[in-house]
Amino acid sequence: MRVTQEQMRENRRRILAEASRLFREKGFDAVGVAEVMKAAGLTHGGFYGHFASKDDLMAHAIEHAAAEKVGSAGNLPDFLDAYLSPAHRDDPAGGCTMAALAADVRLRPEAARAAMTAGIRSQIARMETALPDAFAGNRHREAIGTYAAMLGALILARAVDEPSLSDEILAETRAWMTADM
Amino acid sequence: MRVTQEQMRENRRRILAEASRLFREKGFDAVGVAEVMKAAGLTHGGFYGHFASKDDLMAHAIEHAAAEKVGSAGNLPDFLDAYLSPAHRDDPAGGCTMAALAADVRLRPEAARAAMTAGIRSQIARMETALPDAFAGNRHREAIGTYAAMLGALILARAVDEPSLSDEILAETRAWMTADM
DNA sequence: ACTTTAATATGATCGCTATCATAATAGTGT
DNA sequence: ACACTATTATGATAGCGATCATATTAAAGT
Repeated sequence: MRVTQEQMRENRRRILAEASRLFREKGFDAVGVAEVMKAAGLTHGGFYGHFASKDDLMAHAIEHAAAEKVGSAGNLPDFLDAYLSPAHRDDPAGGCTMAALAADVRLRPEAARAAMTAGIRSQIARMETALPDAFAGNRHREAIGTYAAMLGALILARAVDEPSLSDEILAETRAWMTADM
Repeated sequence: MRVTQEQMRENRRRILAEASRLFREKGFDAVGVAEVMKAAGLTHGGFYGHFASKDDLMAHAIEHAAAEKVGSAGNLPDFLDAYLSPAHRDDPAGGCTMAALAADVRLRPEAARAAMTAGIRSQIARMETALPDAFAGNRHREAIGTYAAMLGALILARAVDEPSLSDEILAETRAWMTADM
């Protein structure tokens, strides 16, 4: 059955939103096209009217996720607290796209990697502007280092099995970062 | 056909070595049991004489990889240089197991996560002992923060598509880490 | 209103992979 | 030597997922 052009755009938006959420939660491979479409309230066959392939969907889902996360920021210390919180660790589906998918995207085709690259670049830029004025000369370096440490700590905390060690990784990394700020 | 007990142990060792290498290179999902066995010079059917399942193999492969990487260390600056080098970035198959698989292991069953947790714990401990004496009071914190930053930078550098940005992430993170050491 | 066209639904196909049953073969112990 | 047993090889099965052909339905345009 046919739907309004507006409805179709809305459908596409929902496909992207659900795909982005599911990919972050379960990884690219564990989520099938059928599951994404079902989550969006559609059947699997219609998928190829919206996207050329699952690879194509990955790229657009990354782009979509990176684009919608522009709000937050605020000041840097609060951002770090939230990013390195147990709540964020326990919610990959609603959390940072890069932390959830950056390692995986290494194994994906060009388009997905390009979308991820753009997202990483803009995230670094956002961090640069959020840095306090104390980092006059080396904002760029500070932004990259800080970002790498945040992301690494979150990935480690999510990989680890023992809650106490996981909490420790988050808390110690957080404290380490302000030790010399 | 039957083989010597020693030959069998050797076969198992080769299965683990090849699995570890292939998993790091292509990720768990992209590597099938048949491919691992073929790489080890055996046929796919014999696999279940060595391991209970592919999940079982993952756990043992992680353990195997973490155990064999005990050598290196040396002093910390050299280790950081090597870890954050383009050569290491471009060789996931021969490189750090955690950087290659930590993000993926979040989605795997207990056994694999437990093996990864042990590996991470021992890596942190090794970093603690490698730290210069200057970090008397807070070796633990410094080790965790440093490790998170290393790992995060390597994952980002591998995710990114543009060589210049990738190189930059490695080099800037490396410089950032000694800025206050 | 009526035709055309575009979006979704249904169902099938194809290939891949983990797993396992069975056969074949050669160590191991007596 | 011989029986026994353990390891590997061969081949089959079952299920899953991406993709696509076709049908259906309703929006768009006249």
